[in-house]
Amino acid sequence: MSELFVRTLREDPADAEVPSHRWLVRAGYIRRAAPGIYTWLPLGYRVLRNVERIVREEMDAIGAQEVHFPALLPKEPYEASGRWTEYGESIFRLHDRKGADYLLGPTHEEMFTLLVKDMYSSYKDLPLSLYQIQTKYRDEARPRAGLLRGREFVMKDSYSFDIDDEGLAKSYAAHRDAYIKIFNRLGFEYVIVHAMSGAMGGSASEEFLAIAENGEDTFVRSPGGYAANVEAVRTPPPEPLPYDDAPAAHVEDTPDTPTIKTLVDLANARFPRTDRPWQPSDTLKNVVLMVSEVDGSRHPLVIGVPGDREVDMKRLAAQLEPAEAEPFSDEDFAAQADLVKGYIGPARFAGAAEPDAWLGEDSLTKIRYLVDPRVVVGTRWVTGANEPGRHIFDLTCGRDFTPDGIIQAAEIREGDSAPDGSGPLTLARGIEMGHIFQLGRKYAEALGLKVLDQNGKLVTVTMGSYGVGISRAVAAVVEGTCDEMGLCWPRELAPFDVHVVAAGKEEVVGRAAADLSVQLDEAGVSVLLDDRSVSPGVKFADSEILGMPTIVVVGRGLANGVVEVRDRRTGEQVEVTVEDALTEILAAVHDA
RNA sequence: CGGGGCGUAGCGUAGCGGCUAGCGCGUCUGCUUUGGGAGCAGAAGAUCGCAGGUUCGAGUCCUGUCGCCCCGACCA
Repeated sequence: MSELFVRTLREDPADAEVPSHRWLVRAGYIRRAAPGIYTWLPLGYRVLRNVERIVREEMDAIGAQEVHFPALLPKEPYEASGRWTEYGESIFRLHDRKGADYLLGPTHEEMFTLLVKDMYSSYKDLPLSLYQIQTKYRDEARPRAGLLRGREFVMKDSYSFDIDDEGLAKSYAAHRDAYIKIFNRLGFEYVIVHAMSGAMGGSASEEFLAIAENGEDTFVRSPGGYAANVEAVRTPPPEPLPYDDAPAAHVEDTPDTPTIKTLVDLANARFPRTDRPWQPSDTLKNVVLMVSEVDGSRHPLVIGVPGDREVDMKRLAAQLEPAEAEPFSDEDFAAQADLVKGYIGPARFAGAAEPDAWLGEDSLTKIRYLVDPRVVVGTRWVTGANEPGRHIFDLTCGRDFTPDGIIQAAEIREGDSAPDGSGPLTLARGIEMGHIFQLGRKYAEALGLKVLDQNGKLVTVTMGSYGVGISRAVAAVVEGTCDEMGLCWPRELAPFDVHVVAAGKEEVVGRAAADLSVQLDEAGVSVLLDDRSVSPGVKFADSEILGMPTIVVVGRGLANGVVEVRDRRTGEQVEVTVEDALTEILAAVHDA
């Protein structure tokens, strides 16, 4: 270790917030080179390669073949698929000396598709799975948390090519199984959730999330086994209610009630219900948004949700993609005088000139109106009358207003029922470690990947796409394993199997430590030997920060013919005689 | 791109218009020390993010700019 290129820091770096970032920097595993871009130092690089090794083994095991594309790519394939523009700002673009456009690959669907198109043309060549471990580039709006969201990151991406959907299902299942094996070996707790396929396109997709406080994704689980990213949760609409006996809608003066709370308070004071008090869930909250389409056009959108729920912007964004939504600004309100902030409702108030439906594409305003699935035919609401200080009561869906459709954008809350009826949902956070997609024919179609089938007819190939964040996995493992003393690697990922600390200045200590290290090395165990001439305290502290799973201390016990073997994770420590040390340590290493 | 915080030596920081920019860690030299981040003595290391401006005088005030961190909008 006296020669190892490493420097541990005694204090936390000021710019590191999350534990993985903090410890990887403090332990000298990585170093920041630029925003969201990190240099791998010797210890860190060994971990990264261990992750790669595991991924390779499991990908090879399902018959996927490794290839390697350039990271520097020409524009044309991405133009053909539409992603040159779709990816927008988050793609690194550059020019060669002739002015031709290039990009640093954010992902490689196009390149794989074209490669297969180039080489294969028959159904007999399929199925095929290819993968690569490649450095990817995305000019993230906000790189953060060290390796967890960088602008340069290492990813394993693989692609399956099949003649039909049945084949795709098989390839998808094979990858799914391989991923389960990979994530089991990486040694963190994870969950497989239903996901949105997002910009990738395609149908079914699932995410592998490492369960972690610092994760960016929120997911739900039910006791019955349902699991989904919140963005993918589909709230089922309740049965429609009969409304023949429902009272007619009526407008009431409700001064100074721009918020749900003030409205409910006033309703209880002035218009008390006989059966129970008014609740926020009796009101219909209408949120206005400005939607920007990919082509640059902008139009307002009103979303109706029960008053006790917020609109979840992430869920909304996932629904509208690739269009983007932002809250209605004051200028937007000024430009759209019909919309009365705080008193927006789907229907014109009774007695007005046009008492008909007020929102919706067939209505007077032509503003698209989408509602939460809970707003079904027959439900009765208290909602804005589109006049300052007035609300409509008993406004009945299907009778008094007709939404343009439903949207899954309301927040999901702890305790909500799972869509499949498998019980109440609990929420937790996770780090997206893997994402598998049944892409279908999007890219094959865009790029013309077709093969001849048994009947000599050209058919478009169907594809799957599967990613594992390799560099992210390093950080995710740290998030799940580090403690207040430092890193704490699972066996398969540790840069070295054993950390031998020579504690003591005596020559015999140094010699014994070195001898033991050589023996271990010859026995096939990788060893980090701390032979520095610093005080034992420094060595102990460093051994804990660096986090090798087994720490062997050769020091004062040597006088009695013993050395100490510590387990970094449990802190358990046993003394073994020098003669037994080798077998004991080998047992510890191979045991776990 | 919005909101907030912050840029002073490799790392962590003090300095709040006034002298030669201070301290701790780390680094180097020498001596002492060696089971929980040692002691003493000495040394190297900073155009105070950058560019303008105000002032007799700017790390300190103003403007701009670049960058970092956090929270939101976007994604492995």
